[in-house]
Amino acid sequence: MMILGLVRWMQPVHGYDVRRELLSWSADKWANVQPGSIYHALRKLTEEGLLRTVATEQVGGRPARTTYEITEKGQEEFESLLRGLWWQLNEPADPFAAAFSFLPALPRDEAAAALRNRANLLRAGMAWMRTSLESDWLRDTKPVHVGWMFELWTGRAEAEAAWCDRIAERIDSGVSYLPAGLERAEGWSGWEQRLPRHPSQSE
Amino acid sequence: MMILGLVRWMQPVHGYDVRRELLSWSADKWANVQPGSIYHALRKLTEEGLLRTVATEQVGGRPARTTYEITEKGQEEFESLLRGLWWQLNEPADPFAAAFSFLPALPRDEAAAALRNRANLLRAGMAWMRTSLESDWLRDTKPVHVGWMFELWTGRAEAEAAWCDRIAERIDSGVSYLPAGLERAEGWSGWEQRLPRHPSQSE
DNA sequence: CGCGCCTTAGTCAACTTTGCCTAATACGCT
DNA sequence: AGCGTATTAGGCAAAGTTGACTAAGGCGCG
Repeated sequence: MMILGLVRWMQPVHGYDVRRELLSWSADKWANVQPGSIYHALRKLTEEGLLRTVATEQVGGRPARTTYEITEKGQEEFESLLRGLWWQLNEPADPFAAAFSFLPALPRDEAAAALRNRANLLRAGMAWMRTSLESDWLRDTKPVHVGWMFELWTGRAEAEAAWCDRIAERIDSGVSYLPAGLERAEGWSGWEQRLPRHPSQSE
Repeated sequence: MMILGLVRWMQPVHGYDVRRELLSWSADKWANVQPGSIYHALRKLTEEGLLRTVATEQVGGRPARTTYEITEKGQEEFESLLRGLWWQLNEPADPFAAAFSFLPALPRDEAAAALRNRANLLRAGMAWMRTSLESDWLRDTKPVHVGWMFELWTGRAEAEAAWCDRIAERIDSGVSYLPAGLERAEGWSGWEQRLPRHPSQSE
């Protein structure tokens, strides 16, 4: 619920403003806030007493827009929420990790190829971020910590790309997936069942 | 919906088995699957024709347990889902990134301290993973790619910890958060409003 | 002027997710 | 044997999330 934080520094705002700001940050990507959830969140926060409605003006025959601002209680809640996120470590759920745990379900050559492809995608993303870091637009209109966030993302991506290449190498080398103790022991028989190579995945 | 994948390699299974397996991987942490959603997912997948119920036995006076297995269609769906996750890049939403974008709302010294604390937490997590990598339990009972996943996580954590220290340094150095173009120009006036330092955050 | 398209605000129903609950049986302990 | 706790299996209502939809006004343009 970082909607609260946005209202805090844009107040007084109405829902549509928040939505535009979020989309301009493309925050639907890296935060988990889709435009549809904004209004629900605003109403929810209001009835919890963290926000308060300031006015409800009607401009033309358009839908009436209600303007919100933060309450004292909302301030406190925001502080504690923000501090929680800064001081505690809560790693996000990574869908690729879930997929990777099914590694034995893919043919070895496809897995290696996909990992190398992933490394390329990551490096492409890094290159894109580096060029925007040098663009005037970002330097002149965005606070510097936006660039710092890009640095974090490129750093992580670099580490991950290196890992992809390393793992792809290992898979190509033909090492067994089985635990070290039991090279061909019992219990893992039907496990390495794999899918047929998919023909159209050449890219 | 990686429930499907689990059913695929554990079949035939009933819901509770899936749940235990997920919890034993502590997959509620790094995948987005809480125990409560399993049964709903199983029913949903069944009515989509991706799973089929095999039997519904009753052991004692306990709730009847229904056993599922995957259908042909489910196989195909799983393949395409899995391939999508392997070949495409979809970075997960990171709650810390959201919090970091509110950097100017924290006093400088607290922000720097929190970042250094975060670096420590990350390094502690890395140390823990490294010791489990060397433990016999993991080496002897888990497939090797579980260890590979740990390597990915430690790699990312290392990159992030280094970033935290670097940024903490910059914040301490007192650089301005404002865009490079307009050191004290218009429009950013009330922006750097900050919270009071929280006393109990000494740790 | 007429017409199509975009922007503005916000609603809505469908779909998911979630934590908590039930209820019976097994198990360990004194 | 008696009793408290853990395990087994799954249900459920509340809460959250989502993308698609509405509907009016403005704007460009031939």
